[in-house]
Amino acid sequence: MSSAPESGARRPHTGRRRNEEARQAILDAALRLTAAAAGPSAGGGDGGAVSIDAIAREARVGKQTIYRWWPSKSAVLLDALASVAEQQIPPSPARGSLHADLAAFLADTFRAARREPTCSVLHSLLREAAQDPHASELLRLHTAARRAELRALLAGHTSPQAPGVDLDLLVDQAYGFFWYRFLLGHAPLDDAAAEQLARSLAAAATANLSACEPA
Amino acid sequence: MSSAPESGARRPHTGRRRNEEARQAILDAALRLTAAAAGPSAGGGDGGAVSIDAIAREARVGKQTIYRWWPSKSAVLLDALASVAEQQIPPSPARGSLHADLAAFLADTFRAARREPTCSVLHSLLREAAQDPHASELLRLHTAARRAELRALLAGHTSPQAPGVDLDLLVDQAYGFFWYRFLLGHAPLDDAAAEQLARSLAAAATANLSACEPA
Amino acid sequence: MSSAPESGARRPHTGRRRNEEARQAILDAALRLTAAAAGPSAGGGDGGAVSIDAIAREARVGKQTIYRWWPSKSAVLLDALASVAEQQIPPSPARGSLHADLAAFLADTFRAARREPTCSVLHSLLREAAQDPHASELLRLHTAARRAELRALLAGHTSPQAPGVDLDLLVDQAYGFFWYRFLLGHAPLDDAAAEQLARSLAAAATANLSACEPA
Amino acid sequence: MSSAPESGARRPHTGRRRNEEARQAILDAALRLTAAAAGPSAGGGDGGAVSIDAIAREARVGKQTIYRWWPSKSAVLLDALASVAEQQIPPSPARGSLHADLAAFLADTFRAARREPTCSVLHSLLREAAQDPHASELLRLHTAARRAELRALLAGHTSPQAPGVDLDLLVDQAYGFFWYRFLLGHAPLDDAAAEQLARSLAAAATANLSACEPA
DNA sequence: ACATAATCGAGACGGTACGTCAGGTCTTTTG
DNA sequence: CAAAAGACCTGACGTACCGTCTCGATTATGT
Repeated sequence: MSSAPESGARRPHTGRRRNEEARQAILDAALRLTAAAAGPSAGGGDGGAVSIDAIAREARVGKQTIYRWWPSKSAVLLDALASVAEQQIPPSPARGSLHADLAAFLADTFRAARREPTCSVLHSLLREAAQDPHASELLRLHTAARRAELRALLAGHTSPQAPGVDLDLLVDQAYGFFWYRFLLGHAPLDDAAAEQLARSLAAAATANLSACEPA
Repeated sequence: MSSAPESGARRPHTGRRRNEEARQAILDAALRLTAAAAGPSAGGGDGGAVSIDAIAREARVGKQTIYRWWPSKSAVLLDALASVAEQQIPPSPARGSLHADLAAFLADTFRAARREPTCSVLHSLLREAAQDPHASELLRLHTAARRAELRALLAGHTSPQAPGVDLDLLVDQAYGFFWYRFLLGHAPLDDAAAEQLARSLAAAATANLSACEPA
Repeated sequence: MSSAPESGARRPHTGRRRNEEARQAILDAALRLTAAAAGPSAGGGDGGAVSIDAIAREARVGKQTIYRWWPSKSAVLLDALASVAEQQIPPSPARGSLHADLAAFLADTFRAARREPTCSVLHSLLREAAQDPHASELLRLHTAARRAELRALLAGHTSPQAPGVDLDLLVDQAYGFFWYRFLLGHAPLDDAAAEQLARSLAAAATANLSACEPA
Repeated sequence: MSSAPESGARRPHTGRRRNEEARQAILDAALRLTAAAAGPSAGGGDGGAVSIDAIAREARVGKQTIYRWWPSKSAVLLDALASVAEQQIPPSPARGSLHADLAAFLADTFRAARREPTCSVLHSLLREAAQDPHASELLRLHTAARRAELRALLAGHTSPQAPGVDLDLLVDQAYGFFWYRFLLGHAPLDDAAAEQLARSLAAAATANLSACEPA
């Protein structure tokens, strides 16, 4: 219809553009429904999984508009989580003893997981991840950044290439502990737990590179 | 119609008894289908959740016969898992250093989770647990025994009521690590990992009761 | 083995005898449930078919006790109906004009069908008959007696072997009319209807043997 | 989100239209299954009621597609019957003596009921009507047209407002007779029966308005 | 008295069908 | 074109009955 604005580029775009309102409405609806489903009962969620139909209805949007932009339900939830998470990037300044930095980092993480709607969305996401390996992959990618952050924190405090130290092991201990308690809810994820876990991990890290290697 | 039996005495049992063959057939079918669904793709599973219909079909059993005896799909899977697990009770004699005992225990646990059909059923179970809080509760109950075992092992090696030691924290670190890697599959759960984790936990346990308590 | 008491007859009887209480309880329960299901809404019934399970439960009786004595649900209902009907045998003395006798017979029949629990059971029975050809056969047998009665009444009033008269046709007109209105309920089955039908049939019967046969 | 279209104006229609092929496939499948179930045994039907599941399977259609458009199984059958019936509208020209017109009308009706698949569908429909009052209502509506036709035929031949004539009674006699024999199958519904019934009804109609009113 | 035999209430069994719900795809109309 | 609406097929869900098959307990008869 008009002169191509760029050189050899493809026809830049024809037809109606993506409706940003719709995108936001979908993510909002996903958050709202997830929160409504998981929220009321404090730590558990009632298992009433959020359905695509419900999201479409709630967002006043056609189902196809969802499937056009996201490959699966999990992707929508993950996106919704991301849109929430990016508002609360913990600074993690990291300056102090290993134990102190660790405690700060963990307390931050735990605190975020206690806030709504993060908590609900996290639960829903886990639900999806358990079902759908694709969702699991997405979740893995999404948490990779935080894992790397923790790993860097640990690396900055341990002597470089200490023989017996396996940073990934420590990271998995930390995040494993977190997810385990988060999922089961049998014990709190409060600041005291963060402090204790930090102390334990710090002990392991220091012990590993010095004494506890008898053989 | 007849002489009233007795005051509060319950009728001992009337009617046809439970068919043990059907019970086994159902559990077997559950295992078989779970393994078939999750097995082919090595560590992931294809998400094709096992349905009650499929179990009934595979076991040549009426659906009602399943619903009569188990309240949910998760309960069936859990039972199936138990029926597998009880054949491979690790002795865990526990005689040696904390580090050695811990390593043995963890290696046992990791090994069991690598075997089929345990691995598949565990994945399916986790899937269910993430969806259904009731399933989650069942799973919690079922794993409580193993947790208690590990806790006892730790308790036997640490000085009684050491001030800074929180056994539950250590247990959650161990099992958190285990489930985290099991679920995500981003790193192996082999004997080396068990050894490393044991060393780390042992260090944390010993450190806790002596040095790392400055304040 | 022993002296045969009768000629070729089987061993007379050994073992526990049939429990008359149970039999009555079953028939009563059938009536009660049928009435409860069909009764509340005046002429229709709500379609909640009576189940064997329900009858057994209501009668405090094992299902097998029903199946031991009746081949099908319809047979039970038919028996229940019979047990009700035999208390209200209309004498049908038959002495008067064809029209008068017919009107009395039809009024009797209609009246019985209006009474509970006969009405409800009749509806349930019809339901069964429509579904199950076996039930249909049973119902046919059961109504044969009444049909024969009506046929005899007609035969007693028409000249023997009148050329153009088909008694079966008249009987089917009468009972067809009855069942049609009973089933559809679009028009009443009251005494006036009986009177009118009697007049119509009488006219047809008399006309047939005299005038209306032109060709 | 957008300009409200209009006050009370209905949105004309958006979204995918009803698939006419599916509709036909469902009706055809219903006819085919009904015929297969009721046909082989000549006049009875074997009672193997047609199930919604079977129709959906046979029509290669989701069950929901049936439930979306019809409220009940009976409605489907009724629709199927209607689609068959409308191909064979008997003209019923009606010119001649009462007896002749009546005989023609009845013979037409009887003949239609002997043809497949009408016969089978009619049986199935009756089955449903006996069970489900809703189906009964549908059937009543559906047969109302034919009843009205017969009534008009009768009205055209009797003196207007003859004192003793009740047209509805005659109509019910005719259709009662028809359904009674159709359902029970104890006697034929052939042309001879139509002729005899016509003669009988004609006699009743004429007798009613002149002589047979003694009192 | 004791074996034999048939009944009883109870209830588990393999099945079929029900009516609903969700998933993911396809098809129209409107902007 | 995209978006909203919504029909489509698939398949699992949990429930209701069906008619059959055990169970232990209870009666009656025949020896």
